[in-house]
Amino acid sequence: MSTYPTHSKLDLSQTARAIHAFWEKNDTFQRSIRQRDEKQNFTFYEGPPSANGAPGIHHVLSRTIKDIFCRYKTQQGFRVQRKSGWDAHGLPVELAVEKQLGITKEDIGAKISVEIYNAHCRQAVLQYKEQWDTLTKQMGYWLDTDHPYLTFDRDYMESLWHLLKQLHHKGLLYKGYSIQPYSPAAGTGLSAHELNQPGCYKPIKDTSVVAQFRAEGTERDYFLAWTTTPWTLPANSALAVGKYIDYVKVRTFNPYTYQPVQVILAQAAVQRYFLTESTQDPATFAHYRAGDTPIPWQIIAHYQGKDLIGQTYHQLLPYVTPKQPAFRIVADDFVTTEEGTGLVHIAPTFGADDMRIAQQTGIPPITVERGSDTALPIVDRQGRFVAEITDFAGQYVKEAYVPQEIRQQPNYKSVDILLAIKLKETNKAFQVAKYEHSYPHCWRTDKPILYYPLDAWFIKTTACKDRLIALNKTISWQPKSVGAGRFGNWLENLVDWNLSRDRYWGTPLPIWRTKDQQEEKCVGSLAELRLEVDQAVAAGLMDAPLPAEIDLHRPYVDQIVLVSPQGKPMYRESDVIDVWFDSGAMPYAQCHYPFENQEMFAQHFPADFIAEGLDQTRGWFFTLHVLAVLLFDKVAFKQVVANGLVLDQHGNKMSKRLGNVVNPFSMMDQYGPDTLRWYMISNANPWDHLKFDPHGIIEVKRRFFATLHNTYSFFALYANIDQFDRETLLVPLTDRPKIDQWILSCLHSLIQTVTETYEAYTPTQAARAIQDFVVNDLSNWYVRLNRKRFWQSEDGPDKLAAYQTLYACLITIAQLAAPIAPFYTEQIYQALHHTDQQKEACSVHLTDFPKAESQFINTTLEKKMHEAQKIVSLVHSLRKKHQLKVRQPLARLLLPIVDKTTKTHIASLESLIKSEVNVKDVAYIDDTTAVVTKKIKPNFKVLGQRYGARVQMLAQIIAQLTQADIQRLEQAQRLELAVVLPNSEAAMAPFFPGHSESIVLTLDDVIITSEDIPGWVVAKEGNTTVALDIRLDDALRQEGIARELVNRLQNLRKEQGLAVQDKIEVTLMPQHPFVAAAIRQHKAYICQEVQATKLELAETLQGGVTLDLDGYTIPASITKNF
RNA sequence: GGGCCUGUAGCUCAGCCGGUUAGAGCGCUACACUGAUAAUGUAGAGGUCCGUGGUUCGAGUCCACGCAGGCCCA
Repeated sequence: MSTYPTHSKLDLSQTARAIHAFWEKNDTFQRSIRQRDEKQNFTFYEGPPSANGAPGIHHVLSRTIKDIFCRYKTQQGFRVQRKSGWDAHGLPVELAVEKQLGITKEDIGAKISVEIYNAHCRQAVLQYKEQWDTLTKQMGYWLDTDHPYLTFDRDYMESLWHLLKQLHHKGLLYKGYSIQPYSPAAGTGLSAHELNQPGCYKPIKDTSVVAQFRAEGTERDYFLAWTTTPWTLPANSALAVGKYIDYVKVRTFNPYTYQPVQVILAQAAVQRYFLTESTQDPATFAHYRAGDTPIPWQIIAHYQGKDLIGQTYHQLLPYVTPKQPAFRIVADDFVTTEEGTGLVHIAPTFGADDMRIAQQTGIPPITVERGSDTALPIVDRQGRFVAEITDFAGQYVKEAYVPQEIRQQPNYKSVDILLAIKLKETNKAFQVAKYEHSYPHCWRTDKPILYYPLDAWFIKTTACKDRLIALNKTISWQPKSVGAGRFGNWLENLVDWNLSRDRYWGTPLPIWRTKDQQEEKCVGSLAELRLEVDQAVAAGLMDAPLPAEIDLHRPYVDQIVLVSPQGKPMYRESDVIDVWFDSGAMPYAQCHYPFENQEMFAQHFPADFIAEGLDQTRGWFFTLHVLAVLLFDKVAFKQVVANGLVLDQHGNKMSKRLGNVVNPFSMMDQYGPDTLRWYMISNANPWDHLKFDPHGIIEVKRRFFATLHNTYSFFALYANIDQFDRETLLVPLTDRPKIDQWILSCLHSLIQTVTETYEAYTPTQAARAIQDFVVNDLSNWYVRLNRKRFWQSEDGPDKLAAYQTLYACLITIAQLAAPIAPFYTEQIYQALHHTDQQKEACSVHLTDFPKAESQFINTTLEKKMHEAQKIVSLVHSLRKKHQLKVRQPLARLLLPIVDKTTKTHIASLESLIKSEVNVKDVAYIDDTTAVVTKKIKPNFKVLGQRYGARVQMLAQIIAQLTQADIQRLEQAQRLELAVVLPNSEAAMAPFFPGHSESIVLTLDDVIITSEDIPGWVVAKEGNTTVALDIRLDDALRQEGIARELVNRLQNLRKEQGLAVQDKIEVTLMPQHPFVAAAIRQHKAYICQEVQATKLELAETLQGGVTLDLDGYTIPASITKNF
């Protein structure tokens, strides 16, 4: 016979440690996977974190979500493999190493060899792996951490090479250019990180120009666009507006040429360029003479940005003619009216946004040809205009690049100034001014940088834009708005993916080219590389074939020279690829596809489920999607859950600077991982931001876990005393008391709800439903009301039913809650379930998820009980109002019952109500009893639909019905109303033709409630009314005294430390005859309740204590009976 | 400037297909219970449902425009 272990104190940290040890010892995690059918896979992908930083509290949130659904699906019978992974390449690692070694990027390859540098990176990248693995274990995230995929493994990288070759083969991998910060003085590009160095941004005075772009088909309409880099104006090929920004056309005169012009700019920018009041007087324009100030102006037309889209204009500075149509108005979100004119000059070769917009709208850049290069910018790599810009050929575009001695010549003028003068003279400048702003400088040369097109390798995602969008629509996003909104919009505005990184610690691009760029090879595997090298050896370009062990990282691959089909040497393109490619390729590379495990890959692609933070929308979610669509024309994942940020308790972002970062380990130590998990999931939907407040964790512990624990402890206490055996034949459902049927119905309804909400990937709803059941239904109602059944001494079917019912509830709760709180549910499950023989096999996580059985579900009963609970609560409030303790029995409770079904419902729960509120009798007043005052209310839902606008009139009429009307309606089930409109309401007559109409009301059309019962104390909530007879007679008073006495004696027992089963002998010395009579009257009851074998009334009493019974004092003594 | 999210009690959150007295927990106040006891129960107080319009017989709920906060993008 098994006993049910009791844990006196709820220590969830300790529980977690013990359960964890149990899982380790019994290999429970692997067992949970192995026991499921190999063909019933549920595929989950773990997004690889970067282990060069410590894990934070937000990782607990995303990992809890992952764990919940993996565990849930396991319980549903699926085989859910979870391979961990590490994102091991990338800039953060490199920067950390630079810092650690005290070097800069320039030193790599100079002061320190690439080989040694990368060796440092390899070491640095996993420095927090231990912490991460500890977190994984402690929080109970079941993940295979023993066989992780590592993005720097050679096999992993070989898979990447294979994928890159596939893309290359499909023509989706190409060399182009991207706009990057570039230092002409140093001749090198700068990373965003380098631009973020302190002191890099400096205030600088530039010549700013508002240029006039003449609209095509007009003589004097001009678009105004502002720039602080006039040297980019010869490269202008478009103007951008904001779709929803308001624009105006202003009639005025050019301030330099005094010619009449009509200029178009944002309404919000008008006050920036027109300082005086506008004039409406046409004469002012007629009288204007060149040179007059102020210059008159007047708004003559209004537009919205979208009205302007597509209009064309004349090229401002026609040095170079583009091959495709250009000089058009386009729209983009990045346009603002905070500075400038609200129209933005677009030079695709000199701005990242400019280039993106040009690509999206099909506008060509202004470029020139030189030999094999067909698209060079109009500024060379030294920062000088090319020959085609005839007026300024060979001149530096930034004054700072010009040698000092030239700048100091008296007649020297910068290109910006010269350009401005030229524009002024040709009626193309509306305003020229000095403008001071903060501008990035090259940290080495201290000269301003240019945004300049530099070579880069791209994945042509735009080629598959439609498929990307179409397939995204087949993905189930939680929340939906991320998929349709954030992710969807991102796809709509797709640009090609810049894959190049001019760095060292990453997957090298496997592309070799000849010096003249004419021949190109993309290598897709190690074997292929060996073959190529062998050929290179044969051609005399390499000394030796590839060694058996080769690292595919730099610098080793850089040393490999291949031979082209034409016999020329080929060198590797020096870039490494974006780390996001690494992680986006994990479905393939984690199993070394296609070189190994092809079948396994087929079974585990695409993923059924992934989950990460919202910040991964444009990160991992995107790269996974892009690669799957481009390579396989499939989605990479079918279901995704995105979680929001974890903020501090005041809603601020957690940051080291603010010192409000929460340490996940100390949280788990303090409160236990289950509490933390339950709190994070139950408090708010995962995609809402979580305001992390430890008070909330404490509340969860107290409210949910402590209640569940108490309920279990209660069960265990008595089950052990009674030697309850869970294997005993079940008492048939119909033989169990109503209340058992009720809680079992609630339980199965709960199973249904929880299953549905897990299936819908809304764990918050699941957690809340479980908690609600445990706290309200199970603990606060079922256990409280049924305590007596457990401690009653004789065994029998009723007691057995109580045990079996509570047992079923507890064990099912353990299973339902197991995905969210894996440790405590395991403890409770094992405590309930274990048999010594098969203990090692016993785990809640190895069980099948409970199934809701319809034979248990009785929604009518659930409603009834709810009604009974309402009645009880109302009676309590009445007792309270009239200061009548629950211990004092009352004679009668009166329930006005409007319809018969309600009456039968309540009647079936009558005894329950009686004992709960301590009344002797429940009486019902039905509609024939005239003592009840009733209230009638329209049922708007029914009447509103039928009568529409007339419902308000009807409501007035209904409100005026008399008690007699109501009674007639109740008896006849219908009531005919003759609706007559007073004359003053004649305006409403069309609704009531003939001013009179007959309307028939049925019981469904109204809601009748009992308002009051004259002479009784009444309480009412919604449709429920109760009336209480609060008169007391001597019999009731005596019974009340008996109950009070029991209560005091119980306290005495407890004070004296007696155990539940101990028997006692009681001696009392009641001084008041009424009390003595009460005791004699209820002696048997008292003895039974306090487990007394003997109760004596004595004349005198030695020692003992004095009991106080609401004014009566009774000397008493109890002794334990051995 | 754009996309998305959020806005309901002091705090954290529910609130379905629109139905006329807007709910829970915590906290607060008072009381009860005392064989679940470092637990538990009941009651009370506490609301401009962010604002303004609109649709509707009827709006916390639907629509529009704003406001505030957040995230992402620029």
